[in-house]
Amino acid sequence: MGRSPCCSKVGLKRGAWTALEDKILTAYIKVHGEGQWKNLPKRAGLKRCGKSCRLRWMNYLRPEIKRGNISLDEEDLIVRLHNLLGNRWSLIAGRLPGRTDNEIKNYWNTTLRKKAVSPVISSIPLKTNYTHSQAKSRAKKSKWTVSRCAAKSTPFPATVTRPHVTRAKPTAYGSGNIVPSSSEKAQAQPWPNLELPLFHGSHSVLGEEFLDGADAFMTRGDGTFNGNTTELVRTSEAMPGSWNADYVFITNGIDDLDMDSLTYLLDSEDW
DNA sequence: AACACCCTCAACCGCTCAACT
DNA sequence: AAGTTGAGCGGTTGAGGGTGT
Repeated sequence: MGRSPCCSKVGLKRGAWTALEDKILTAYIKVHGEGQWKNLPKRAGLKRCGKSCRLRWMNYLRPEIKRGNISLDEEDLIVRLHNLLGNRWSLIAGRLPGRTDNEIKNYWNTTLRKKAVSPVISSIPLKTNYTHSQAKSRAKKSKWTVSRCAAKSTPFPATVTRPHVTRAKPTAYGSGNIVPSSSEKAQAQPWPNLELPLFHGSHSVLGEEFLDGADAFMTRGDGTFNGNTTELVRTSEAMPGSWNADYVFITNGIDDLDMDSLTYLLDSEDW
């Protein structure tokens, strides 16, 4: 085995594409279709590696690619999808017709990352009022697996890196009903592995609750909540009194997420 | 006008994964 | 089962344009 030699090692052209190269590549793909990238340059008469051709086609030449600025709606969708999927740019791009993974990745890195305001916290509407005990009880009743807190072994109180994969509960199942019907479950199985409330506190305290054995912890941010680093505190000590709770899906790592479930969620009409 | 710095985004790199032998 | 290969993905780079001094 071995990696294919890069373009420079086999005397192929690198860098920006010329208009002529674009024309040749487009004409070739129009006749022969996509695929066979390895052999494409030779057949098309391009002094490029197949990888480079694929990238140029996928990110720039495809006719369905949408040009122009990202709209506010698209930006909102990117933010929501990023909260759900993390840096899975191709999956995110799949939900934005005409946009490429590269474009979205660039947009995120250059524009959205700087905004440093939690899109999750700011965009989730308050729909349900729960007391802390009610919310805990509700979470306990959930049929979904409760993952351990990622920072279990971290001395308390601790600062933990928070996986960037929360999202609001889809409204497809109706307000206050967090358990899908059996037929819905049959379609959706398995769901993301953790469902717990997201608490909206008064003052500056915001967070998500983690159940870790008998202990409940929650994250606490300062209201700007950049989505990456937050403080972990014991829930009983953090609760300011009255709370509103919404349901979110949380996972301790993006790898825990089941892509079929996500696809199902994303394909739901409400989404 | 000249230079430095910043920003954007197309392109590249290195890796993983699935399909195939 | 193990090796090979191509496709695809996400992180990173750097050219070029814009802006500030």
